[in-house]
Amino acid sequence: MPRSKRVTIADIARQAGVSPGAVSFALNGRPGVSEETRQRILAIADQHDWRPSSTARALVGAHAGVIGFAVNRPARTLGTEAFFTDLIAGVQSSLAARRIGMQLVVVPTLEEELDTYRRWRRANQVDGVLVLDPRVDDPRPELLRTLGLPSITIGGQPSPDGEHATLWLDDSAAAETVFGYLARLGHRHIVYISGAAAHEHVRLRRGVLDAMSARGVRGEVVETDYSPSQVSTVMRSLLSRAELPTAVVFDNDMMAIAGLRVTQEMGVRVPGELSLASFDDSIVTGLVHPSITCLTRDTFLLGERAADFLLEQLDASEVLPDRMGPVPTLTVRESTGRPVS
Amino acid sequence: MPRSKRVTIADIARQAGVSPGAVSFALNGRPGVSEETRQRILAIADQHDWRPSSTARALVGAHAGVIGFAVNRPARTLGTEAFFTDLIAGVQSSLAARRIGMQLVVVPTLEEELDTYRRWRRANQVDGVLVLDPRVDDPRPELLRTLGLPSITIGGQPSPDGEHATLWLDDSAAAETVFGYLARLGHRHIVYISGAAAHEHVRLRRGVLDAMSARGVRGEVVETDYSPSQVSTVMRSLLSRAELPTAVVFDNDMMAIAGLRVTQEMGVRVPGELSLASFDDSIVTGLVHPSITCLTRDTFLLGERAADFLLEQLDASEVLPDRMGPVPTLTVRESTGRPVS
DNA sequence: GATCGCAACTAAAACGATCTAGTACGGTGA
DNA sequence: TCACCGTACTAGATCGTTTTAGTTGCGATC
Repeated sequence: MPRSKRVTIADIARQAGVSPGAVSFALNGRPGVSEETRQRILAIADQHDWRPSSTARALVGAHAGVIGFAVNRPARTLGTEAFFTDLIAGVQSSLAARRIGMQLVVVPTLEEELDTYRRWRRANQVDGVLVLDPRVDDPRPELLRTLGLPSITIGGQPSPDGEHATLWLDDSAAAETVFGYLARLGHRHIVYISGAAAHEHVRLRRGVLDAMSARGVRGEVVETDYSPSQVSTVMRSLLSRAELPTAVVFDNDMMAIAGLRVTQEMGVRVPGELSLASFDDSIVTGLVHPSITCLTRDTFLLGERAADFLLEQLDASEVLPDRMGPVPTLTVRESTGRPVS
Repeated sequence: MPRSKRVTIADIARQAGVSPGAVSFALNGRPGVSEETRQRILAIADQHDWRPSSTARALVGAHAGVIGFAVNRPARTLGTEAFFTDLIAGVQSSLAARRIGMQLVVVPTLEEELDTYRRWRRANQVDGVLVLDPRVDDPRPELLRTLGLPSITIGGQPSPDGEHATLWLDDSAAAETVFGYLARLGHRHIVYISGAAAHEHVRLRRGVLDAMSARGVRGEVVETDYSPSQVSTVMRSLLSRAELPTAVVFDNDMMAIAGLRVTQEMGVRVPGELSLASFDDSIVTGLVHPSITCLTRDTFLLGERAADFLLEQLDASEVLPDRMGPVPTLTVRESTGRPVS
């Protein structure tokens, strides 16, 4: 059995005629080596294609070279959301350039998520974490602060105290974009078929729709559990009324497509008799017939920004100020038009 | 500044009145401690909620407690594929129970993927890897073998030499299911709108369709690059012919939906004049109108099986024999019916 | 000419596990 | 009585870094 041919810092040091410590200094750009020596060391390291073992690094409490992402969503339904994959892909695109890894776990409960953070911290497995789906009275930022684990919260509103860095989304402006567009088209009776009101963005959107009564728009909200089947039921009863609304807005693309199907089954012309729109876009909304007007978010970009934000936070000593995520734009397609008067 | 209150193996050892080595033995279920002592040690460890640092473990070359997943697909388009998220979710569901982590990276090229494996091996960052999208003359199994990094290949055909464990998919049987179903309905002219022929499954499906000429079915293949726009073009010219085929099969759900849109634009009734089917399912195929008949694969289950397979491979000394992935089933919906004669 | 400061290093202790090579001890067989 | 064996441990090396606490040599300062 041949001797291990693994190259270590000691090999580099030996060849450069210095101690391992000097190599470490040279590599991490800290004082203690002359510029000349530094260059020599780096050249030799490069020549041997040597990179410090991130495991060993992590052990001594330096950088692990890995960020953590614990997603607390039901594993079975994760796949239906393009949001998630887009986000991951964006995060990756930003991390890849800097050769930083990402540890991903799907956790069933909030308690497990907190546990995961504790474990990561203990073993120094990750340098920082991304936190998804902020909630009211969220225990996570608090825990992460006491653990001393840098984090970026994605979504929600700016953190009130500025005590945890947040990449927030301007949900009110987004809602204003959608409802305002319909109002300007001339719609005066808009139904918003929403998901669970427990979500902050649902409440914000409601607020915006309510406020439009000042512009003479009658807003109506129907709450669902996001499931296509419930959307169908709601939609069916809605279209059975004597007087139809002129526009329906859905919380996401799947809901919109489920809604569109009901209009086709019941023979309601879109956009002739009814306009449809969605707060979430995906590739499929442009492929159905008629294609659906959607608020388009660049989730990939959101992921990139979040990763960049976290990486900056890692070598900052203070909690960085909040940032705003990419602003969504309205993609107008075939499903919306002027109401017939 | 208070002393670090991190619990280590030494603390546990001290309290149990034994050496750290004994604790390690007890924990890893190896001989060298009496059953009585083992229980005492485990109880104390449990009481302190102590778990060995996976970083330290990884450094000495024992288990890292993490598996690796390097995905070589364009990051920007990753999100459009529910396949990927479903797979991840399935893998996670299997790993979570055993408290094993997963490191996920998206790599732009094959060369970078190979590099990633080398890096992981060097730092002992992962215990094994999952390999996606097998290709002809695939250099990856070879590299992984020389690196001594256990791996499971997901998809493709059984490995000819049995030298790398593969969770293969029976693509021929799948194709037989779809084309056979249409043939039994009475279809005698089927067009298969496929993705790139470079993919093995595309070739297999073609083969199955060709073989159906023995049953009096005329098969026709049109190759595309998977893009909805190209599918539209192809579909439009197809439906402009004097004599239409009676059934069209697509490689995936998005292509099928793009195709469906063309039928609606051109006023071709589905399934009255034309039946449509897809080799890939997703939530949306059941929501459009008409809903689309699809081959449904349990990708979540595939992920679970792959993870289980890998975990078994980790503590096997030999390369395990190949296994077959979950068999897809046909979900018949509204888009297929008997051809009008 | 002693002292100081500084740059450029080195030596060795961490980090927290695993694992090999021992050791202590009680029992056994001749 | 003594060699021998097995069980149940312990001591200490090891993994590959980072980092702290020196050490050395040299020019400047008073």
